[in-house]
Amino acid sequence: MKIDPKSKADLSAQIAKSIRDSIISGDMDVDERLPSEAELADQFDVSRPTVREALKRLAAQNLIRTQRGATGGAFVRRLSYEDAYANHITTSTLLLSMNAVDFETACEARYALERACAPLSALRRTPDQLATMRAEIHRQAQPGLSDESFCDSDVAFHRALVDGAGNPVLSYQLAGAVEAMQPLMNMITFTERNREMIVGLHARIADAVDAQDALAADAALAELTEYTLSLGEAAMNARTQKTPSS
Amino acid sequence: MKIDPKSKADLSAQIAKSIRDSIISGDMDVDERLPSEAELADQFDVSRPTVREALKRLAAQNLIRTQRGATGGAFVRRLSYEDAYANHITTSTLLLSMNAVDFETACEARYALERACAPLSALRRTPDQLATMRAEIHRQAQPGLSDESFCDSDVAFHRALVDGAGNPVLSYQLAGAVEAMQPLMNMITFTERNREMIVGLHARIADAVDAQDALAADAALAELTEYTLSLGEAAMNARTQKTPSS
DNA sequence: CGCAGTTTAAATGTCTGACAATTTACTTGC
DNA sequence: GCAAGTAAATTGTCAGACATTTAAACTGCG
Repeated sequence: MKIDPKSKADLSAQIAKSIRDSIISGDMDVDERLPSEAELADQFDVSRPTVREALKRLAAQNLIRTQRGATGGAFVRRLSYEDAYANHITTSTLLLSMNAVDFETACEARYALERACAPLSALRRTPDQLATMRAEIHRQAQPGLSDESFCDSDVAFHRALVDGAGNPVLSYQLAGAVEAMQPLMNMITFTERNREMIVGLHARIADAVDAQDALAADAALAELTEYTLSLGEAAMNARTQKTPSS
Repeated sequence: MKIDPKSKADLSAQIAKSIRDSIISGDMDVDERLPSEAELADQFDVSRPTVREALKRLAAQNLIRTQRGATGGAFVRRLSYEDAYANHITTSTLLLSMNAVDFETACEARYALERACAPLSALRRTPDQLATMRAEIHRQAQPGLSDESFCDSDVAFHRALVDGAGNPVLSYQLAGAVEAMQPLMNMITFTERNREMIVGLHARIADAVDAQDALAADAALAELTEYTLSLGEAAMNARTQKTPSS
């Protein structure tokens, strides 16, 4: 474990970076125990609270886990797919909301990525995933469903489609794109006619994937992209007309 | 700002979660100042070091920035694209390295996503991005280039291709897929013949994008995918033959 | 009155020392 | 030999203090 040169940055940030580099570079293996807080404080020549702040930074990034007791300490943590999903979704959502990304850009990105999955999904989807897609379509067709529930179901449908590719790395990458779009989608009010249209396209996608017809799946997804974009445009127009002064 | 119920979890984790929720939900705007550490300590009824640990957790996620001095404090931070890129790349890299993701899976995911960008890139690429692609191709063709430099250039080429889509959200999503692959790519030793082949395909991609021919770009990318997969397979076979006992 | 320099106050950054809580390992008594 | 109790190691938390940084307030001089 290296020591820090004199620098202007926070000591806890420097120490966190030093340890993080050790983990990322592979110097430390999964489940390996870090030195105790007291030992780290000695090594880096800082106080224990400073070391603790550094460790909390790493814990926030899911890089370590801590355990109390005699054999306790901080351990290098295996980054699970679930943690990575959650990380990615949080980051993506914040990125979209904090940078005023317009609906069109986010929507285009989402569907472009989804269309990358569709051919693979058509090849490999399991019966389970098909069943999930069908179930969500059925849920979406129910009258009286709130806009939010409709969007929830929409996300679940598309997640199943993406998972159908049977590639966890792809699922991880797509999770951010699909889920982060939800707040934007929630801002749209869906009419009866809109939902009918979307459910119909979802059914076409499910049918195509069921039939392992990649081209048909892609075509349906392309239509869904166009339709969603037009809905977003309409919603944005309505919004700007309602509040012209703001 | 809400208080925490009695719970078994770390206080600093609870406080971090409470503040994080306030930020994510939109209760707090960008650049809004959080209460001072002393005030937070009062509000949550904990000590200042505990509050500080919570704030360091948030700082590690780029959710806040701190500033010293009279008008200092912790401020809600706008998550920039750069921060999000860095976040995503780190997470993706760790996910791949810590979960023994095989070359095939990562490679498939990467090229599937890239092919999603190619049509858009063919439409919108700027002269600048074309120039970058050409420059990297030229660099890759130079003899005596180390494998690592070759991979660096490969990443730069593909970044330019992805950026050509002119969709920052797409670029952000792809950054993780492309850059996280690099450590895996670095494990491959490229022969002269391999490089020739890859450079040729890169040139075909650049030509297609230059001519705004989406189909040709997709075809070239598909070939590159196949070729890269075959190289990876060969490398893996060689590796297992060299170390049969481990 | 205005400007420059100084002072002051507020805030984060860091340290010291201590105690609490938790978990394992050891020891002791039967 | 086993079980219960005890000790030790480690993280979690607290209190108080001082250092450092920054901007605003103040003061004195021209």
